[in-house]
Amino acid sequence: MPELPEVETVRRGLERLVIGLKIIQVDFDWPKGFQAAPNDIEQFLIGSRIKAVSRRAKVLMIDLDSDYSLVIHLKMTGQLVFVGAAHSRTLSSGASVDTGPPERFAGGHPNDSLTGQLPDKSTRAVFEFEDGSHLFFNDQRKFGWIKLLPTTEVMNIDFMKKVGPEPLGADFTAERFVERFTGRANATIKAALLDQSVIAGVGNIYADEALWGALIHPATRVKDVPKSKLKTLYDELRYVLNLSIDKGGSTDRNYVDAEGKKGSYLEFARVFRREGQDCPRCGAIIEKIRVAGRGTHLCPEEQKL
DNA sequence: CACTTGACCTGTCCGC
DNA sequence: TGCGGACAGGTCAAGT
Repeated sequence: MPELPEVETVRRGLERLVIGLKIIQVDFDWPKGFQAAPNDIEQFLIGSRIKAVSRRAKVLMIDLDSDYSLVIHLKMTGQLVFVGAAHSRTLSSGASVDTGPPERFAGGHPNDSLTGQLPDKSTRAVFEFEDGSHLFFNDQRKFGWIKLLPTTEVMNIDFMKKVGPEPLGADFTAERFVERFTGRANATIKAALLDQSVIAGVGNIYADEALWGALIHPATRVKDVPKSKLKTLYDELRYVLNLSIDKGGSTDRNYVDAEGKKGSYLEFARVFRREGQDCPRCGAIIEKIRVAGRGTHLCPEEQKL
């Protein structure tokens, strides 16, 4: 999925595009992907206006003036793409280009007749606004979800109760970062970084990139990483997350922002998806191995166990 | 509890 | 060109 920088990029786009818009209709066909009591949809979603868009870890929250919120997780292949009523209806990146709208969403959507447009066969939900614009929730693999909840309940869902601190938070110091690994001595450092209850928002791309920056082999046990190296890892992690936000995130295959645009971080990536290429620091050939059940990229000369 | 593995899905790519 | 298997950015539940 979208990791922290991608979700943050989507959040910023939505904040610019949908605040104040009034929802007049919602259409969805994947019950697991859209969880809401039927009465809540009629009472608290339809007719409400969007008040704010926030993010916690990799979860987006769209707050409504009905005091309900849409809580959204994009997981691996989710997209939230806004298509305005007045301007071009073409997705600028060409992402999600597909075979045209499925039957279930047929019925006069303004994009229906155009190619490379939404809805497409990955579309799981469509929100329609009063001004004729639309927000599409697309998710090829159907891992993602949207929940409609009272705003006061959002922080009570299981994920929110256990998720760790935001790595880019103003009060998140190197010391706090080091403390977060307490009790995880026997886990590999990569598994610990990916564990959302340790640190929020880190996924496979930025774990590999940060570990390369800190010269740590991803399979190193936490107890074998010196505190000084953990502090370096803290710096490297914040560096790659900030850089990626600056570049609009990473697009490997599916990810696009709220306007359908790809992110360019992978042009700047040092190891992720660069197996077989030269390490930009030492020239050794980047390897791809498996750690914590995930594809893992590293420099075999500089990141040793 | 800490830690690992399989499951959830669809699509694509790679080797035979 | 077809087919099986591995793999893909995330998280849970269930296992050891």
